[in-house]
Amino acid sequence: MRERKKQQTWLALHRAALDLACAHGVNEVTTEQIAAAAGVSARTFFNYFPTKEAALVGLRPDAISPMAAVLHAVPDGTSPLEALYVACSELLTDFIEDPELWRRRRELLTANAGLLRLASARNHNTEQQLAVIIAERLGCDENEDPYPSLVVGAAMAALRATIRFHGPHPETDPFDTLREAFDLLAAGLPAPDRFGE
Amino acid sequence: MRERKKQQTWLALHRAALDLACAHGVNEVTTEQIAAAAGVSARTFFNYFPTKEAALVGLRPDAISPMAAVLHAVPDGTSPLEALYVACSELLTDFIEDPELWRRRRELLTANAGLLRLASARNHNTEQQLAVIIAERLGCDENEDPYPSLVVGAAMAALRATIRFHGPHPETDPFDTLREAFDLLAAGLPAPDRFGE
DNA sequence: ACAAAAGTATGCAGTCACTGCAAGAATCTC
DNA sequence: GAGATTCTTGCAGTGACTGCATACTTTTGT
Repeated sequence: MRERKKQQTWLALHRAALDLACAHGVNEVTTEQIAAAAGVSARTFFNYFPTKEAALVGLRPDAISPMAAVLHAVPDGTSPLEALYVACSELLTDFIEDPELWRRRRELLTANAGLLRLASARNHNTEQQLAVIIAERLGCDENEDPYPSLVVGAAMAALRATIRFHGPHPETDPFDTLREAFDLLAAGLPAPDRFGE
Repeated sequence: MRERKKQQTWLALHRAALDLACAHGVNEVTTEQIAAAAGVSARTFFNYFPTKEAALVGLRPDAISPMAAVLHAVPDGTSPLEALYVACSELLTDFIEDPELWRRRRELLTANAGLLRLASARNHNTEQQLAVIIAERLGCDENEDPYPSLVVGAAMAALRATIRFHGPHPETDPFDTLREAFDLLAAGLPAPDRFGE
């Protein structure tokens, strides 16, 4: 019951931050305005987000990546690359569910250097989490064996490339693009002619 | 004459920031203290660095990645992956030349989340630069074609995995590890058994 | 149903990063 | 050495963020 109220105000703050930042620019909006737009006090804002940027990016305090959760659920026999494909698909599902939210997020990110920092830090964080899980699946240590970091990094690169490609090409199916990218990773990279529209 | 004085105070501020941060912790040192230790006024500090973190990292305003410069110099016929291998090797050369410096940097980075942000932002930045160059070499647009982002992201993943692996294994040759990782990228990823010591 | 307990929201006061402005000091040009 | 240029500095202000104390709301035990 309490949980639901918290989720509600969390989302309200996040959306308010996004709205105001899109309308007037990131540096032109204050935490007080965000709090007021969400219907809470200025002090409460900082009970939900440690920083203004965090509210804009939508960073949750616990910050367990949904991709990590999905990756955990993939059956054991699956190959690392295929398992990561499933995890990436999960994020893509989120992506096509509310493209407007993502479009605004991306708009803000490209316009503001500080936010870009935060976002890439978050990517780095989930990458670490995924590497740990992949290492577990393979029964090795992610510090002892470079393979988990490598395959996760490559998979995330595929995901980033897909999302980036989907921006100027909204008519394409992002799952197809992602599949193509993963096929390329599986087959070997130096064949650029097989790729693109 | 003026140039030399500027370089001098720049370095003085950077060293003072580093010293104080190492001694008392990043959040326990103020910009005023840094400025005082460097022998300039508090206001002057912000004439040299836009932010406290920038002074700690020693970020110069222009910040063109050395990897991008190396990548530019690689002859045209080389495949994207091979060209990126050369660029990554360049950074590895830096790495084995002064491992102590890198160790300290890494120490500060892992201890402080804010600095980690800045560092990963810089990584993201060079990744973008490299993607642009690769796109130029292939004669395509890095926004229209996902391949450049993909191959650059995979290459950077290989580099990160290599550096990460070299931490607990200083006796190994990082160039060998990097070569193995790139071979894996070229041949296709889902063969983890070929990898490791 | 009521009171205690636990969790949450808010206001207040303060620190510090960071900025624009305008005046003073150093450096360069002629 | 006078004047233009550039750098430094102090001042005053905004806004992010924190700790603390207080009031409110939801949950729990009886």
